[in-house]
Amino acid sequence: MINNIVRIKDIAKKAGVSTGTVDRVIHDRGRVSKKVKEDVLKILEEMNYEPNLMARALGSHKVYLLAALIPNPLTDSFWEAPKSGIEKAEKDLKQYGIVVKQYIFNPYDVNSFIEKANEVSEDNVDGIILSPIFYRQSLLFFEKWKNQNIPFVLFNTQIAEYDPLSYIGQDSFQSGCLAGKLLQYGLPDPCSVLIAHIDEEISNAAHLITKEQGFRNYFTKNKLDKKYTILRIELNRCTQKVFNKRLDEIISNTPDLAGIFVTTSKAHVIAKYLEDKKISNIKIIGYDLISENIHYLNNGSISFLINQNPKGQGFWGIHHLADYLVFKKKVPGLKYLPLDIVTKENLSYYVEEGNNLADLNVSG
Amino acid sequence: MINNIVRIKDIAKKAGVSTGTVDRVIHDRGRVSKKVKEDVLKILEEMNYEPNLMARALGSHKVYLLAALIPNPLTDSFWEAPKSGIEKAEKDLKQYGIVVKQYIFNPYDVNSFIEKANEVSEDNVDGIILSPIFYRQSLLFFEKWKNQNIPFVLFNTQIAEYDPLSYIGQDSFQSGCLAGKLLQYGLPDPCSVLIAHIDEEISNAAHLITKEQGFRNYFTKNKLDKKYTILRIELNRCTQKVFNKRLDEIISNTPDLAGIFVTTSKAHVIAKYLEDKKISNIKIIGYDLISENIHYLNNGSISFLINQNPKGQGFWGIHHLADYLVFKKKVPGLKYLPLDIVTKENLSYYVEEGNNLADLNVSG
DNA sequence: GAGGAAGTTGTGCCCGCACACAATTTAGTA
DNA sequence: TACTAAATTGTGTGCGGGCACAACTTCCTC
Repeated sequence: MINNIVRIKDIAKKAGVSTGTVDRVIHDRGRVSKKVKEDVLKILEEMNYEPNLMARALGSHKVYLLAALIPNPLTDSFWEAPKSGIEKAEKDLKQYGIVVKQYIFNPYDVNSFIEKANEVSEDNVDGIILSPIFYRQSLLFFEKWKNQNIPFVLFNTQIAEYDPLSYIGQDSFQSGCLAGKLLQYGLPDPCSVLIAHIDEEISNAAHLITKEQGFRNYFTKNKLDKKYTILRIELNRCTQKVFNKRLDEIISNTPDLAGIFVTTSKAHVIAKYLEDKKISNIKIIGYDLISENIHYLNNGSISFLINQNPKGQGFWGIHHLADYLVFKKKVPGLKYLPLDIVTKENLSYYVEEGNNLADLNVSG
Repeated sequence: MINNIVRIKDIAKKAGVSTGTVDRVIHDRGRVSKKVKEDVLKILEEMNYEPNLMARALGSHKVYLLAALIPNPLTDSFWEAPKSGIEKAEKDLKQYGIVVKQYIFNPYDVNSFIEKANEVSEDNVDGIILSPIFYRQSLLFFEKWKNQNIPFVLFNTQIAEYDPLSYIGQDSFQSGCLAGKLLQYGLPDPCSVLIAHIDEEISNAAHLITKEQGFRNYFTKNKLDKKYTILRIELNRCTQKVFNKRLDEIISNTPDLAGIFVTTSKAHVIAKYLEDKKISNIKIIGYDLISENIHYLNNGSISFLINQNPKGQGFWGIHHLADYLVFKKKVPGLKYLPLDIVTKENLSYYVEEGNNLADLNVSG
């Protein structure tokens, strides 16, 4: 009770028992008579005891091995950010006994995912973070981990079944609305806008649809659907040739096309196309601060990028696992990260190396 | 060295001395022979020893009393946010012995500031955080604190003299550029835009000028200065009547006025004016997520608000002091917080109560 | 009523570090 | 050489909590 901090010792003294007994009550380890337990519990409540996390961590050198089952950043640079967020969190939590082992799979190869997920299951880890980009295969492992009683956290891709410890990511619908706002705000006059789904991972389908719905919702809700024509195109996994051809069609058929909303991180592909064709009067909104996109953001081809804070996703995922395992705190089942609007003029705050480690949110 | 963590004991063993000696070297407490000191220092380096902060904090009961010298939030709700950021940080750091005492002054009364600052000086605190909104008076105290060897951190308002431990705030120039971008992006056609300085604190003058420069810079740099006419108005500390009259003039003299950039948190005053006059074709960009502004952001009168992350300023200020005093870490002398672009569609991530505590950045 | 099992409760040590104090070595002087 | 002061180095304790183990109570059984 020195300095207003209540210790186990203080509780013990007040309850007229030993610290060991209080300890047993706190951890519900049994071997305490019902009456004493109730008393202690009451006093614990009254004095609102908060364990000293430092002392707790100091005493036990239990090592918590966490598995990070993530796609290979070399195949898609988007995955660099979650990886570095995970590494940042690992560094933070190292002194609490957190060790993270990475299991990198090829996002274009289901078998690679299965193989790595199997490794995870065998390695007897204490917790798992993953982006379940393969829906059906993920479910099998969720079942397994649930039975093994291993907590797992999802990021970037949400799968509600087999309730994970938590999901960390963005609200796709809302991000679609936001994209609608940003595009429409820059296009006050009646015109056509295009929703472009450009992806190499089939698994994102649901995401992209939700974004599209949010986007359309913005226009209908604000009674703008008569002023603007909304077109859509899917350019998933197609060759450069097909890609160009299909865009050529759209462009020539839609003389009043003034804006394109790219629902994935591939806005740079559209930007490049427009640049090659010397078209400069079409605005682009896209996602993700990958270097290709940043290039076109800086030269003005892309107006805004919505940042999904992928680094934060990895960072928070690990933190949630640590909160659950080490600190026995309650973990929010759902954490939507802010939808950051990034443009050339505020880009540096979101990417600046060395400091972007600092651009993660602190959990309350 | 268990689990890759190097302890003093490991260093001692390797150096063939006792832990006490290593401890003396680490803290440079003297009473160690030159040769041994060098040896230990080298081994410390080699094994790159990192002290266990928890164990360190656990042992010493030292209480660090920090002073928060901040304006009264009741006079201007902008100051609520830094205050709550400070309180959040205090809560986080309580277990490391950090206690924050608040000294609330009236931002419209220099004497109130001086009085409170004097109290701070007398209370023998270990560190100070303040927003030095009174330039000249602040300097006197900086001098004093410097002599007393009390570290102080500035937020929101930057004063470079007497180098503080650190400054935390935003880059005013850059935020002006950003405002320029946001306004111009929504106004593709030639028109007039107005820079409005509306303030009740004289002390902000430098800030506002810098913002204006940034704003103008956006237009000149992008060669848009022929397309747009930029007007300016100062409406500092004027009555409602004068306010209306001066705006009436501008509006009637400038039929093509299409956008207003309010350099302070008073965008809501303009929004209200336009609403009263039933003018709906003028876009507004402003600062700060105070409730009055949020109201007009939600009803569409204000297009965007730039968030200076005032909560983060308080939060980081205290954290910097703790890093310096408790953890003996190096503290960056300058920390610009991100310029968040906030609109109706992503507002919730930046204000949502209970969660906005989570919207602070984590220091690397 | 002795003996023992089961149910309770208390004690002591460790975690890594800081710091006070004890112990040892070295240097200096008579 | 003997003895002391100074310089250097080692040891022990406590911080708050976790956990193993010791110690103490009950309560039952023969």
